[in-house]
Amino acid sequence: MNEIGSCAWPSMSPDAQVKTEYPLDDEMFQVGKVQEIVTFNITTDVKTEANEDIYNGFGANSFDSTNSSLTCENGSNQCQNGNACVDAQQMDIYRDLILRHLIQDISTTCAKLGLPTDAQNWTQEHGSRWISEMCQQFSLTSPRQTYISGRVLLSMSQKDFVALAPEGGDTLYAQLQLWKTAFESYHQQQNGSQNSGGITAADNSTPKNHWAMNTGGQTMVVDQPMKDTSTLRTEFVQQQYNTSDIHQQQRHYFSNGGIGNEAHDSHGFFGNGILPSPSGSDRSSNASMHDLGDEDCIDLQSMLQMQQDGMRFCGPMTNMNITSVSQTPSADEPRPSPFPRHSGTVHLWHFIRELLDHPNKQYGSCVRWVDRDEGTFKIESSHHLARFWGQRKNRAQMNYDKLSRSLRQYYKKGGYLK
DNA sequence: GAACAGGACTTCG
DNA sequence: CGAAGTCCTGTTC
Repeated sequence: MNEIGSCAWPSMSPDAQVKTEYPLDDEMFQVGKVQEIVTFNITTDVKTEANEDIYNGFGANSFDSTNSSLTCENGSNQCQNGNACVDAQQMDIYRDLILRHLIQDISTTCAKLGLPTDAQNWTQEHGSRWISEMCQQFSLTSPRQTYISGRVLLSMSQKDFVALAPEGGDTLYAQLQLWKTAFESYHQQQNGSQNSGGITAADNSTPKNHWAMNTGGQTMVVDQPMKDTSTLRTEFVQQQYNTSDIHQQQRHYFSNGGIGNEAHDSHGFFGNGILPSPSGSDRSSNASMHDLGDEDCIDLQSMLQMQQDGMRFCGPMTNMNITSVSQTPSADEPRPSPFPRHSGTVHLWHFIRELLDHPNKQYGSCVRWVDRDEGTFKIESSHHLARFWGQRKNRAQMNYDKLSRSLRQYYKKGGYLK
């Protein structure tokens, strides 16, 4: 059956104007929702006339310049070292501005995506959102495998990123380093201001373990405690894994449900700004690959290999060959499925939406948008789609008859029009 | 006979 | 309990 489905998936894309009959809207995702906004008075300890506008423009100065190697008398712009002092001050200010801009961007993105600012605390769902966002921002081809926890992302080398995303892996890696650096710098500066007593307005008004983000005179603060900074530093040190250990670490992460789970997220900048998945749980439709218990464990190399192999999904379905992972199982050995029977709920509509939203030469061959704005799509190859669905669900017996039965249930429920 | 529709029931998380 | 899988029968082309 090659059919055109009109689904009422309102958030196929943020800009798409689509009907809202099926529970997939941005309201549910609470995109852009800021949990709490607090306005602070603007007072800064150290500023020059030349920089006053800049400071005013950014409101409270959340970062002091205690790291500066040159200091000014009484916080004025009358420097003992003359121009050099002003230059150094300006450098500090520019540095702070850049950092502040960076943090502001990151904060905005975190708010938009519902991510903890500490990438350490990202779940696989968070990682997926972040990767998707970066791919969108930088017009990158989305890697097939995006559901990777923050800890795993942080442990990945540039090479790993390139292996994961041959097109844009470098950019993803660089962006992640930027995020990480901003997070570390912010906490480093906070530590500095704590130690030096250089309390700024925001510092004074804001608990130390919060990120404050200036938004044109407003500072957004989330009343969520952050991790003790020393703990954070320790964990960042622990993140410096030797690349050779990455697979072992990866296995540990995937098999240890306690790490990188939501339990850590309460420490993030936006704290509980965790977006529900469309399915109502925090599992994603890709959870089949990562929402793993011990026996479902799949390592990073597997994911990367699958990515590199393009899942081997292309070509005639009768010859479909999913090349697994790092080793070839013997013939009598049960072959590990790249889609372990899992664990989380995988919804058909979410699966199809993924295929639609991430078209590529494999998936594009079986389902494509007819009119994204209207939410209409066409199933180009029903059997391929069923096969993919069967792979995803690890249902060897899946066929289009069964898949279409599920689709018909959607028609019946009205969330999905033939 | 293939494709499709839908009822009824089971399985799974 | 809801979503999906399975099996079945009926209809249409």
